Formats: sequence, structure tokens, C-alpha cells
Amino acid sequence: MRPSKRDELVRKSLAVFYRDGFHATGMDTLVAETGISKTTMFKHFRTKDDLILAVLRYRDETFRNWFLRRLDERDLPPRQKLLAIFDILREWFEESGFRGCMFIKASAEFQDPAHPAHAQSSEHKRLLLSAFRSLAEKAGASRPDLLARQLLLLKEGAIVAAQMGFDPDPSGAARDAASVLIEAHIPNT
Amino acid sequence: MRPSKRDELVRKSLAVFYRDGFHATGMDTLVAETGISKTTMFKHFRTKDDLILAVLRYRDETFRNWFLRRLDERDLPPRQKLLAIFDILREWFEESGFRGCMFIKASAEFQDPAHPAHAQSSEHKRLLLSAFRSLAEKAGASRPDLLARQLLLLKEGAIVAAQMGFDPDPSGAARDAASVLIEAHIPNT
DNA sequence: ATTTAGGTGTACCGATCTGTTCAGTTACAT
DNA sequence: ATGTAACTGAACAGATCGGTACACCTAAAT
Repeated sequence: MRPSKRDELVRKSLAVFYRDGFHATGMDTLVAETGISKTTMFKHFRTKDDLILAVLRYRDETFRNWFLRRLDERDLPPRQKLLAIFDILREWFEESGFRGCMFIKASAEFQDPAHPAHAQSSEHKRLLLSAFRSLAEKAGASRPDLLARQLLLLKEGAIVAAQMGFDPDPSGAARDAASVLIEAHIPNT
Repeated sequence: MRPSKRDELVRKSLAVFYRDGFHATGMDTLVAETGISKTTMFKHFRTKDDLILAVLRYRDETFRNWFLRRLDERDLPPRQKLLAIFDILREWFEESGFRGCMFIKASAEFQDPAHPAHAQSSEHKRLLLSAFRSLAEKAGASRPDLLARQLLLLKEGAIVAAQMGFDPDPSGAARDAASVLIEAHIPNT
């Protein structure tokens, strides 16, 4: 009756996969780190890949919810919300366990675009893009789709920079660039 | 005497690692795909990790040389060169075997920042950044370091978008954004 | 009290992993 | 022709991989 073990497994596996990577994490490691028996794991998920997909689905939900809710909480006018994207990004980067974007990493480990993990990772980005686009529309951008795509490029670039550590303040540089782009797309007066 | 086998091994291994990933590629696969015996491999490189590092060094050299030479060939004024970055990016994306940036993928598979592969990947990006910065200086940017970092963020974002396929024209969107940023940093008249 | 569903623990399977060993081959320099 | 250095091929070692089998445990519903 209780499907709680399943959720617990997904949550705890997420943490390990996020920290160590997908191929580098074996099922025995998951047993050790989650405290859940292998038998139970394979009762809930037929294969490791199935578990990974469930983890990615869960990550998509929680991350997107967190990000967009955080954006709404500030209740700013749409134009400022577009900028605030990069403030929330900074919060994320400063979290102690930050290790980059799980979906970028998933698509790096499962390179075949036909692989479900790859496809699902793209889908996550498309969902974010469409959220950005609707913000850009509300903000009155002349070309909302283009602006949204550009802000997303800045966001992804900042994530990579934060993960790899080649920029001292990626969210700051991205935010500054975003404000120039926003001003160009949405003249202030 | 001939160290040609070693180079051949590095070159051919690069292709396999780039296509399939580091952890997903076993030494036996490399034997099959390179036609070089395992004995020889382990004579030239003590461990798989050593081979990976050599591959990354080789990739850094060839990619950076290719990119920057391509940029020089056009001999444009510095300001236009900054924009042309994104034209060369498009060329790369359109190559048939394109699978994203090897260093982003390396840092995704070797997440510990202390891991040599991770460190070397960051270094590659820093070298590119410093090339961008010197271009931005020559172009007379008011804040060349900031502009260079922002263009690099756009570049990395575009690479991720191209690899994951969530944007129909990442190099185009990035180029357009870059031109706005350049105009803001280097007033045209 | 007993059934039933979900979970545990451990041993195990065959395949694959990185890395080694070793006898034989090729090619070139003297 | 003989020595030498690089390379091959195949077998092998020990560990780990994803996944299975099976006997047992627990708790709640009947």
C-alpha cells in the first residue's frame, strides 16, 4: 500500500546521481547510500535506466516548481521578473551542494538524442523556455520568443560557468547582460 | 622510435570518447575501434585516466587553434571579430558529428573539481576567455573583461542548446544577443 | 490466527570493467 | 645476421557491473 519507499528511493538516489553522476554510480552504492535493499529497488524499477528516468522526472518537477514559484513570490512586474531569473540563479549557485544542472549532465552522459534520458532533459529545458516566453510576452517584448531564448542561453551558460568554475560571478555577468537585452527588447518608456 | 602510434591512439580515442562518453567507453571498445592492441595502450598510458587526460590536452590544442585561427582568417576589425565568434560556432554546430563541447561533458562526468579532467576542462575555458578578453580590449570595450565573460556565457549556452536541441537556432540567437551587448559596450560612433 | 503485501539480507549469475602477463611478430639499425 | 624496440593477440586476474533467486521478516487486514 505504502508507496513511500519508492519516493524515498527516488529522492535519495537523486542526491547520489547528482553528486557522482549516472554511470559512475552503481546499484550497490545506491543500496549503501539509501539504506534500501536491492530487492526493493528492482521491484519498483525494472532497470537502472528506469530509476534514472524516474529521478529525472522528479527533478524536473521539483526544480521547475522551485524556480518558478520563487520567481512568483517576489511579485514584481513582468519586466523585473525577467531580470530576477538571475537572482534566483545566484541563490542556486550558492547552495552548498551545487553541482550544475542535472539535465545538462544527463544529456552529456546519455548522448544519443533518442535516449529517453536525453529526450527528457531537452523537454525540461523546453518547459523552462516556454515559461520564460510567457513572461516575455507579459512584459511586452517586441519579439518575446527571441528574448526568452536569449535569456535561456545566458542562464545555461551561467550554469556551466558556475559548475566549471571559470567565471568568478556567472550569475552577475548574466544578469547584467540580461538587463541590456531586456532594455533592447522592451524600451522602458 | 616512432611515437606515431601514441598520437594515433589519442586521435582515435578522442573520436570514441567524444561520441560515446568517458565512462561509457571501455578499453576493449577502444581496442576494437582504434585497431591498437591493449598492450600498446597500457605501455603508452599507465591508466585509462591518463589516456583521457592526454585526449583532453589534445582536444584543447586542436579546438582552440581551429577556433582562433578561423577567427583570424577573416581578418575583420576587432569589433566584428567579436561577432564572428558566433558564425564560427554555427559552422561547428553544423558539422555532422557534432555532439557538444567535450570539456563540458568531461566536467559533467568528472564532477569533483579536484579531478584533473575537471581542472583541465576549466583551464580550457579560461584560455578561451582570455582570448575573448584580448579581442574585447582591442575593440575598445569600456569593460573588456565583463564583455568577454558575457560573450563566453552566450557561447556556452549556445553549445548546450545545440547539444540538447531545445533551440532551433542557438548560434543565431546568441549572435543577435552578442551584437546588442557589443553595441552597449562599444558605442559605434 | 492467518493471510497478504512490502521489505530485508545474502548469495549468486554472467557480463564487463581496468589492468597484467607472456610468448610471438614485425621492422629496422648495426 | 643479429640485436633491439615497438607492437600484437590472447589469455587471465580481481573487482565491479546490472540484475535475479530465495528464504525470511514484519505489520496490517481479515
